[in-house]
Amino acid sequence: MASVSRFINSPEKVRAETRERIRLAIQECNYRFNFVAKVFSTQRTQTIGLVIPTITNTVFADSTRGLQDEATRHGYQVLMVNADYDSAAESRLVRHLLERQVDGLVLTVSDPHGPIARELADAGTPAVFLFSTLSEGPVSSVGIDNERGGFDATTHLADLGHERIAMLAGSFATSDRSRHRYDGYCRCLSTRGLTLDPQLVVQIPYGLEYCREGVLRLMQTANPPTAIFASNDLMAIGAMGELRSLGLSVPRDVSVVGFDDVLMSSYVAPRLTTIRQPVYEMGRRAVQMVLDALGRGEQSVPRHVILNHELVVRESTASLHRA
Amino acid sequence: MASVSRFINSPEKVRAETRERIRLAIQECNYRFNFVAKVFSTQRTQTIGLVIPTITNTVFADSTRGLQDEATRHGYQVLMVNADYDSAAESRLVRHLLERQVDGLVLTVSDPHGPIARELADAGTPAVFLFSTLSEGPVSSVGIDNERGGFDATTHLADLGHERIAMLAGSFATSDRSRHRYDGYCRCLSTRGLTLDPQLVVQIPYGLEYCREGVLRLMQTANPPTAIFASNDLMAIGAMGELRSLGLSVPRDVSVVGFDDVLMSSYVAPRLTTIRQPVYEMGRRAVQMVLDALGRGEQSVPRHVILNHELVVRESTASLHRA
DNA sequence: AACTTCGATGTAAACGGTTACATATTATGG
DNA sequence: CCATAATATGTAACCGTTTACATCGAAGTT
Repeated sequence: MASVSRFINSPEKVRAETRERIRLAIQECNYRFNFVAKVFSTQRTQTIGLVIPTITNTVFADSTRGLQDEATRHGYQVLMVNADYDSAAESRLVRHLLERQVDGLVLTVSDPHGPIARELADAGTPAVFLFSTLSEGPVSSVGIDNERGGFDATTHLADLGHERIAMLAGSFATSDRSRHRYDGYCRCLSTRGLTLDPQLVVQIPYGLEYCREGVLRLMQTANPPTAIFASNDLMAIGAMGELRSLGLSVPRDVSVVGFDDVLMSSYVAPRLTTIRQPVYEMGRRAVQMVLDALGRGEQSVPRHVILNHELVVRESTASLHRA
Repeated sequence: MASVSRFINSPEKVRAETRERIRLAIQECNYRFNFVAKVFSTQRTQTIGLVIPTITNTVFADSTRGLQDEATRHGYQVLMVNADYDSAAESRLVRHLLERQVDGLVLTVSDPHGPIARELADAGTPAVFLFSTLSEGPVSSVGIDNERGGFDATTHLADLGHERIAMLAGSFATSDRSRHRYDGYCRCLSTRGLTLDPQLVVQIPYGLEYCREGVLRLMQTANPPTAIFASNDLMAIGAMGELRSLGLSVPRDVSVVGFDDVLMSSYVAPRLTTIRQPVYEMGRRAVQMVLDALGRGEQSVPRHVILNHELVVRESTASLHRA
C-alpha cells in the first residue's frame, strides 16, 4: 500500500524489482488511481477555482488562458464556473468551490467590496480578485486602473472634437469595473468642461442582445450623441450593429470606443478603437499571487497590483464632422 | 455524526430539537462541509465533466449554457476543461476527469472514432460526444448532420450563381466536424457539376488569427473564388476582416457563409449568412443522455441523435455579379 | 562476527463523510 | 399502564490514499 503510493508519487524511491512487481499488480486488477481519495487524505486538490461573470465575453476566455498556462506550469488545474453576472450566484459558487477544497480562488465579481470579500478572507483560502481596481481590502487583486481607462477612452473622443459623448454602460450593480469606467468618463467630461447629460448615460445588462434598446434610448433623444463609449468591446460591437440598423454610419455619424481589446475587435467592420487590457498577463499574475500566498501560509498580506492599459486607435472613431 | 449527516441531507428526518442542537454545534466550531469526503464515501460527485476544444469560440459557450442549465436542474455541477484542439490534451484531460470521479462526460473531440472512444467505453463512465455526427460507435453522441450542413451552405452559394466556391476549413486533423462539412461541400460541387479545385480548399488551425494567411492563399491564386464557405462563424468573420484588408467588399466581390450562427454573427457588418446549430438544445440533450445512462447503469446502449440545422440567410452572400 | 548505518518496505492510523444496523425514545392501541 | 410499533438517534465500519513510524536487510566498519 505505502509502496504503491511511493511508486506513484516518486518512483525513484522504490527498487526496480518492486517497481516491476507493482506495475504487474496494477495491470492485473486494472487499477485506476483515485484522485478523490488522495485529496481527501492530503487536503490538497492542486486546483484553483475560477469564478467569471460570463463565458460569452472572450476577455474572460483570454485571461483564463494566461491563468491556465501558469497553473499547469505549476501542476495545478483550473476549475472554472461562471456566475452570469449574478451576485447571489457568486456567493453560492464560492461556497461550492470551497467545499470542493480548491487550494485557491481567482474571481471576477460584481462587487469586490461587498460581503464576499469578508467571506473569502474568513475562509483562509488564498483568493485574488481579477479585473477590478482595488487599492485596499482583505483580499488581493490584480487589474488595471479602470477609472483611468474610462478617462482615456473618453478623452480620446473629446480630443476628436466630440462634445456629446454617451456612455453605454454595463449595469453598475453587476460590475464595479463598469462603475469605475463611468467615474473616469465623468472626470474627463468635467475636466473638459463638458456637461454630464444624464440622458447620455444608459445602463444595460451585459450581453450583445441588450444593446439594441440601449442604443435606441441614446439615439432617440432630442439631441443625440456623436460618440459612444461602451463598457466593453462586446457592447461596442453590439452598439455598432444597432447603429447600422438605424441607418447610421460608424465613425462618420457616430464614433464608438470599446474596452478590453478582444481579438474580435480588430476583425469587425469598422475595426474597433478600444482600451487594451493585458488580460493574459493578468491571468498569469493572479495565479502567481495565489500560489505565492499558498507558499507563505497564513501570514501572507493582501497585495494589489495594477497593470498598464493602452488606448488602441482603429477605425471606429473619427473627428467630429460638424454639420 | 450520523445525525449531522441526516441533518444536512434530509433535515426533515431529524427532530426539531436535535436540529437546533446541531445548528448550534455547527455555529460553535464553525464547521464547513467537506464535499471531498462525501464524494470519497459515496463515489458520486454529482459532477459532469465537459471537454471543449476551445473557450474562445462562443458556440461552445452557448452549448455549455444549455448543458449547465440542464445539469443544475438535476443538481449536477459541470466541470469544464478545454483541450485547445489538441488530441493528446483530450486524452490527458479525460483521464484527469475520470480520476476526479466525474459521474459522466460530455466531450467535443478531434476524432470521435479515434482511440478515445475505446478508452471511454472501457471506463464505464457514461459519456456523450457533442457536435459530431455519428451513427454508430460505443459512445453516444448528439449533434447535427455536418455533412448536410456543409452541403446546404455550399448549395446556397451555388444557387446564387457562384461557381468558384472556396472552403476555408478548420484543420481536419483537429476536427471531424470540419471534415464532414468539407464532405458536404464536395458533394454539392459534384452534384452541381462544378469542379473541385484543390487550390480553393485551405485548411488552417482554428482561431481568428490564422484566417489572414488562409484568405491570402485563396485570393492570390490566378483565378480567385467569388465565394467562401468557412468551417465556422469565427473563421468567417476573420475571413471578412481579411477580405476587407485586401480591399474587397463582402458580399459584392466575395460572398461568405459561416457555420454555427454564433450571436456575434448577427451583429458584424455585413451580418453573416450561416448554418444555425441548435446549440443550447444540443447541450441539454447531452446531459439528459448522460443522466439517462447514469440511471440505467451498465446495460445502457449508446444512442446517436441528430438534430436539425437551418440555413440563415443574411447580408454576407449575394448573387454573383458577372464581370 | 558483531555492530552500525542507511535505504527499502511494511503497518496502521488518519482524513470526514455515509450508511447498515443497534439501541433508545416516543407514540399508539388494547 | 404495558406491549408493541414506529421513529429518532447513536455506533462503527467503510471508502482509498498518505505518512509517521516500525521493521527488515544489505552494506560498511571495527
